Amino acid sequence: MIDTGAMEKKWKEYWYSNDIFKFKKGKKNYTIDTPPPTVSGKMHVGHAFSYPQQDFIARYKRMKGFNVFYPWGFDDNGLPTERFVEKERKVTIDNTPLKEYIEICREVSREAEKDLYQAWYDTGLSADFKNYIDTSSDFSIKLSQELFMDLAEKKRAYRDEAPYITCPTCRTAISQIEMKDAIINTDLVYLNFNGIEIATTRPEMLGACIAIFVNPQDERYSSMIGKKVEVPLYGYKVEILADESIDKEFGTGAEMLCTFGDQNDLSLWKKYGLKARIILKNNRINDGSIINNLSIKDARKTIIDMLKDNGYIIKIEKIKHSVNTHERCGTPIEIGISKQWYIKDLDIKDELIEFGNKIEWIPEHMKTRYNNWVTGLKWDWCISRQRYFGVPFPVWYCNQCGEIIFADRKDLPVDPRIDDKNRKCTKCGSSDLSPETDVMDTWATSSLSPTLYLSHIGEMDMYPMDARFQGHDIITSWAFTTILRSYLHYGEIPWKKIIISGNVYDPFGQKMSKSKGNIVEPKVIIDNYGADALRYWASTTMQGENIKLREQDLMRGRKTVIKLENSLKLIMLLADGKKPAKVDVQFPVNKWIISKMQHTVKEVTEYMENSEVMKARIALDKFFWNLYCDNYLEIIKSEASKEDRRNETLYTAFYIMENVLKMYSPIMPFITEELFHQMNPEVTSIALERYPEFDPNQLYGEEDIDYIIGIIDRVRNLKSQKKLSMAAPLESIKIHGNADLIEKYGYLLSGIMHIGKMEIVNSAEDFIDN
RNA sequence: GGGCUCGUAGUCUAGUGGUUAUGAUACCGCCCUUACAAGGCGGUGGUCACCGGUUCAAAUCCGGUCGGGCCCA
Repeated sequence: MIDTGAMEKKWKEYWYSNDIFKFKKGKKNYTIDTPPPTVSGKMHVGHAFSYPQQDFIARYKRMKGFNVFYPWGFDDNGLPTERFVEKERKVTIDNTPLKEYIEICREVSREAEKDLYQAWYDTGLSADFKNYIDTSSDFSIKLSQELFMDLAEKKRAYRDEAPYITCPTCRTAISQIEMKDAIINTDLVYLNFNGIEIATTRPEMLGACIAIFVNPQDERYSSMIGKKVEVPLYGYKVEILADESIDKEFGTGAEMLCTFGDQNDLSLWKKYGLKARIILKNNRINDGSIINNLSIKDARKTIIDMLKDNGYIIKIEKIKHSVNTHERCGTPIEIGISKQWYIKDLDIKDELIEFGNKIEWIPEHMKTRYNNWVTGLKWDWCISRQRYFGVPFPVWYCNQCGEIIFADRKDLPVDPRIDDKNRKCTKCGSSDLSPETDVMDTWATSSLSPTLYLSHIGEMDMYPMDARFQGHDIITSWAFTTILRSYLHYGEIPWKKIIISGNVYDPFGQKMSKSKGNIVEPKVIIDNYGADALRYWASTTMQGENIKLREQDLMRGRKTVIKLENSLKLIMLLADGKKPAKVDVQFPVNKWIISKMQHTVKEVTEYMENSEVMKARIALDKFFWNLYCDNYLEIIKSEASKEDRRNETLYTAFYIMENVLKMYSPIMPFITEELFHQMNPEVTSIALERYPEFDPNQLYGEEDIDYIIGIIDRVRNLKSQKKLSMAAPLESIKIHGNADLIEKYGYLLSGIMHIGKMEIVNSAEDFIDN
């Protein structure tokens, strides 16, 4: 049996060393916006599912005569890479100078990249792996900074004071994606707030209280709305306000709003345009009067004691409370406030929706998620992160006059944190400047992927690209930000089509996770079943649908590989290893299979054009297994020995085989390459061959042979019932049916079914006596 | 809480108004047949989640209920 591991290795190396997939621009180009995997991770089974799906289309388009630009890229910015470096090198920002830290991050990224592409390469992707981009290279930083400055010039990028989420334990800003809900035990403190009773889980934030909130429907407090009360201990006054979001049942129904106790405080603060009182900085509380630089825990104790001493506490209740925590360490998050860079997008929602409509979404309903996201946007996009490894802002601030100074475009890429070139304020001339220390959000760079890929090869005139492939989980991040940037920079859609892939679940429909222990490594699948089988499995679902990882689907792929190999072996055997010369096809059974194949070519092509790979493959499977192998090849075992039609029959068998291999090759590139080379040692690669074209001149009447196949099935049925082998000779048989047809094609029947004497009875009904 | 999506043999899945509901897998029976037993032939197995409506006709369209998944709050 075939050693798929060795076979696949041979072709991978062949494709790579012969630059089979190197892009050469032509008249008909097809450009793909490849999702760049993060260097900090490993390939997981979700990647092993989604990347082959885009490769099916890439390989198909290439065989349809397109010059396919299928670039490769790595995403190595930001927190994931920093964590990766911390783990691999035991280097943290606290024990390493910034310049060195960044260099180590880049170095570790580069090293990881060297091996990282291997997993993707092993799945048989036809991407140009030799020529890749990475988001932390000088090239990417330069481009990202240039386009940031473009936004600043267009007044789309601006700096403003705004809240951000921080983890007190990890002492870093985190994004919303990194948060997780948790139920914790906490104290609910009931306070007499000089005229109104409130309950709070954050008494230590008392000095940051800026308002009391009640529900407008709450009759207990309706007369108090608009009045002012004095904050205990602190003595200043705050107003009692009303909002629908306040839960009447929680505590006393009245809450204090602090900047910022939690996310609800934040949203109310925003909604009502309140002033902030910031007492929490760098995870310590300092209110300038009562609490002087204490940790949250100590501050809490101090305040509670003081409230008790002054008789403000009514009672303390133990409750279970839902809070947002940092998923990594489980610490409840805090909200701080600082200056951040934003990209203004709230005023162009209509245009963004219109752009979404100009793009073809596959599956279409995924566009709704994009629309909902855009419609529901409340804040501009915050692109600054208080991290270290990422694209720096090319920006300084003048300490004298406050002016924002941008780098010269010719100096890009630049890192203001390290760059020590003498600069002067463009407004007041002062040289007392402070660099921006934040870096950009990773999405601020990856949202530029079409530009990154195309400008990397100097072919921006191919913008917009043809297709973006990505997961549905990042529609609101990657897809959205890419469309936004494309609109802002070029007033153009980034791609004509966006093709969304689903998730992979375990055989029981459970999400794969370390804690459930149901994770399967792609490498294990490839080792056990082969990459072709893995890819076959990836084609067993409709685009955008989720898939379960089930052994039987991998097995089916493996069986197809073996079946392809064996079917070629058979026709090679029949042809004594020689490819038959081309002839005109005359005999009915040959015309029949060619005609059937033409229908299949038409059907498969239509599905592939529609990105419906699964339907294409099912149509192809049906043709290959049922018509070609089970019937045609069985019939020609005897036909091929008849001198007058031997060459024509074998020619037909080879012709069909080649076309079957070509149609399977986008899905199963390895076995098809192997077998196609066995048939045609002179070819470069099946991947560079032309996909079969539907030829209506090769459609012939199929009814006669279809009818005969029906009779064959009846004879098979009979043999099966009689517990005979299909090869067992039948001395004599009485067939009822269309006598003319059975007479005409009797030689096919007796050949395949080994029938000695045949008695034919004309009948409207088909049946067999014995 | 809002939005999207799914519910079809033991399992997975095709099927958007019209023969007997597709195929795979599992299971059972037979067959080592001049490629392939990881094969071939045959067979068992379904109130198309539930309720109601539209229609001559509903797995399919509409409304509701229940249950899963995802995204957003």
